[in-house]
Amino acid sequence: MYSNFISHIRKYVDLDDNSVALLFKYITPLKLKRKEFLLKEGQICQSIYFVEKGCLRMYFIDDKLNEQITQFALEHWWMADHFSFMDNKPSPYFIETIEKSEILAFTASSFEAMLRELPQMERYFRIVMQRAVAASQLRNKYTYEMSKEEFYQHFSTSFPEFVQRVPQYMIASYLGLTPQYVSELRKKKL
Amino acid sequence: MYSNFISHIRKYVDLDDNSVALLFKYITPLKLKRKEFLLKEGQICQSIYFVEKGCLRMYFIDDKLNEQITQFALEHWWMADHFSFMDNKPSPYFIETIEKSEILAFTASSFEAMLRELPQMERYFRIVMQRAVAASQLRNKYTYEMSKEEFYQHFSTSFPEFVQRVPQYMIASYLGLTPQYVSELRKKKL
DNA sequence: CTCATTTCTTAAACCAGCTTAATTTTTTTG
DNA sequence: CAAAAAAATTAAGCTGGTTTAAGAAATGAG
Repeated sequence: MYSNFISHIRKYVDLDDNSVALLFKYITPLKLKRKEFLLKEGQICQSIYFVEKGCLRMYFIDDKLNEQITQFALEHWWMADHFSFMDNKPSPYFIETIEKSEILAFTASSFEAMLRELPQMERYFRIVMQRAVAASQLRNKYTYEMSKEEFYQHFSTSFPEFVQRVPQYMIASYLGLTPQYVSELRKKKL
Repeated sequence: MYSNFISHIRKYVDLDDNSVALLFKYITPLKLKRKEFLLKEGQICQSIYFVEKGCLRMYFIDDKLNEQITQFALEHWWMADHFSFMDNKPSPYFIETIEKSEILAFTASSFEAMLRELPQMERYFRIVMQRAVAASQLRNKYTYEMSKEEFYQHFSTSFPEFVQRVPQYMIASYLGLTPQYVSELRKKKL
């Protein structure tokens, strides 16, 4: 049960079977169809979400009424608007399933209670968050050094699973490109 | 002693005076002049650095041999190349003082040992890292929704202390602008 | 207080990537 | 399986921000 979740935790900390049982008490499992929402603009991000199976996107509506995608999450990635989650502020984001998905949610209060009962999880999340910071340092570096064309080519060769599972216009949005430009780049490459 | 450091920790976790004394054993304090290096390209980022006083920048050399600044750190900010620090990989970055600075360093091994002796610090760093993720989500959103002109105006009104302390061409680099364009924007605003 | 270095400004030509608009292809749904 | 909706393509014209090249102003080290 929730094997992606447990194996992800055990990659970083020791967690005996007894602790796993305790941990499960704090989780809210969700089964969602395609195009269902975990968060909508104006709401507070009540939970932090682990993708056990499926795929999520986070986006906001920009001033031209486009859906601007800022993040994806595939299996064993975490998703949340952390500012909204931590400080109880209304979020500007939508979080939506791209595919039928199985999600594990910690509400803010269950998250706190779980960390108090299972201090190893404090370590797990410290490591996960530190790796997220590292990943965003790296992505940020790419935006400084690559042209948009290079950024697209780099992304699509580095993460071919996304190109398979996610519509092209969503990848364009995430990379800050117009769908027309991506189309032009693909033509060029053939 | 190290009052910025201690007050920052106590903002997020309880730490009694005895624990503070234990904590100090793991710290390496550094006094640096202007333009001294904590990290150079090709080296492994040996430590995670807390700015007790002064100012740091992180940059890499891009393909046109420009210094591309990716981060600043003022008082009570942390600075590190987290990928290099965590996975012992050579870093592409330089970390350099912009002003005379007082820095507190944890080497990777002292960091680990400290976390084992003082588990409250695991919580402190979980919170600090989670807030860093939140901050990078926000900054990232700005890059999607603002033009470069808006991004500059937003930065210089949100962080006037930087405009005071940091040369204009460094701010331009950090924001991904040419110094010429920033100069043009300033002229326009007067 | 002066020289060398660093930082900032001005201006013109240029281009990567966007906008607009129309058409085609693919996917979804009843 | 047919109609409607969603996604992808094509192409022409345009623009925000860069590049290049000087010169002017500010700063700091001796």
